Amino acid sequence: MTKPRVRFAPSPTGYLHIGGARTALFNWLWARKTGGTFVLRIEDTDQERSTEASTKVIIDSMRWLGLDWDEGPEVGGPYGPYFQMQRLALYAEHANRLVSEGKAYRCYATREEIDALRQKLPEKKRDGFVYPHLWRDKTEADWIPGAPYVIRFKTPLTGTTEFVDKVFGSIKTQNSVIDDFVIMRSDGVPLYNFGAVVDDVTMDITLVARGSDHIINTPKQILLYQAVGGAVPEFAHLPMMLTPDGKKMSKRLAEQQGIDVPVERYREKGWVADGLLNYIARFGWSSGDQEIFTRDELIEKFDWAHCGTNDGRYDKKKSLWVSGEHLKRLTDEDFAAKVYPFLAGAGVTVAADDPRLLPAARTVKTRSARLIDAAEAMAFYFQDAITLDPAAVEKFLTDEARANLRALADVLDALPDFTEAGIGAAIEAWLAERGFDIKTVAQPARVALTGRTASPGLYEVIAVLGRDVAVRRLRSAAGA
RNA sequence: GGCCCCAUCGUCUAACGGUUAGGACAUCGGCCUCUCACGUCGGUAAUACGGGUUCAAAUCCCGUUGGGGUCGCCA
Repeated sequence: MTKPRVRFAPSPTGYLHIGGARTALFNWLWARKTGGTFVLRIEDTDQERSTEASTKVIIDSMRWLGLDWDEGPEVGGPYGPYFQMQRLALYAEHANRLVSEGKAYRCYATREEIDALRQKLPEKKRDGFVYPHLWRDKTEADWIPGAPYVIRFKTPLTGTTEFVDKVFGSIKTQNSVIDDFVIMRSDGVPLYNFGAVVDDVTMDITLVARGSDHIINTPKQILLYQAVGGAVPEFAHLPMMLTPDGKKMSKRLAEQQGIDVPVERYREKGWVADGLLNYIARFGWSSGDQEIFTRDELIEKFDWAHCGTNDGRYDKKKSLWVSGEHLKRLTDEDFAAKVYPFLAGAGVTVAADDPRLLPAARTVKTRSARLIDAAEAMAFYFQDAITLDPAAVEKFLTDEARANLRALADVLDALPDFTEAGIGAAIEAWLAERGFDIKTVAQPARVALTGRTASPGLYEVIAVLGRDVAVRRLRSAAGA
């Protein structure tokens, strides 16, 4: 049995869409699981919108996600080039052959001409407008020398096209509802359906997995595979990822609901790639009751049989939970290294070899959903002068509390064993001696040390801060 | 509107004719506790509706309703 060859074929018109990342992931998982080949192909035939910058963004996002490709941009491969605009001659060759074989034809009708026909229709029927077979039955003798033309596919008028989708099962379409769609523009650049088919055939793609919004294109493409004379690959369509209110995930609509669409946003906000992959993998796929998967587990357990058919809505809270679960599973060292780059964004300058980095990071690891949250939560450790939350000051830094903080500062100042355990023991002894409950000083001290009312445990905060800073902050708050 | 697809807790889902319809997020309550988290224990919560088929239907069939996708010289 031959190894699968799958592909992810984004068009470089912006960024890597979160839904596109899911498509890429499933293809990649299948390739990695089966020992097959994952091809990255850039479909840049929309010259209006395609940019090199976008190609770079997409490639960067793919690399960040760790979805490495075996063939494609930057790595090359035996089926290259992997940019469609570099394969124009190939498409022309196939298109011309289709024309000479009578499977496609030149259409000299102009856009204006066709649009005029559409406008003649009653308003409510315009949506259903299909190209009338203006040039379908003309011959070479009718061609207009020198005039621009497009090439249309001569779709069979009768019969049905059926395919068995690996996740949706059998899907049938009457050929009569498919119009004679354009496969080549007048400037010789192929359109999506044709370019994809020619490439899939010439790149020996065996399985096409993509969003279910492409189910509608599949019959057209099957007709094209057959016309071109290539093997029809298998298809696996994936249900759509929708916004929380169930709409197509456009950037604008999603962002209104607090959902990020470009993958780069997730990187910027401190997701780890494995966490994002985990979350999007669970869209349309499941493995029993398991929710958290490592990358290797995803590869090991992924299959098409457990892909579902119903569209899913993005759940922000669950996504954050998944992200947090992945952070929790990082080693302290790895976590610290990953938070470090986010510290600058949280407004503090920290040396990469600052000894407080690891212990500080450790204290916020289980408290953060994303690295950006962790960085924000640990910034107080590194600030020269912290700003106390006014409301917290008002509530907790009473005259009595200030006096206690002063006394606490003295205790810490004189403490020989300045470790978390030593600090805890000393504070508790001091509390016992005075007959105080820790609750009488915990919040005031927390405000004094961190500026806020929520933070990691008091003793660990003091230990990480170090004697000098802790004592100084306590005294400063006491005197302020 | 035409065509295609889909339908289990609020959300993501398990179930592949026979289960007290399970799990997770969220939510509510308890425990833990110096705050916030983490952890832990427990609760509320679903088979859209109507017909069939069958001894037996969330599972199969039909219809209704609802939702999504798609109707470009975009991909």
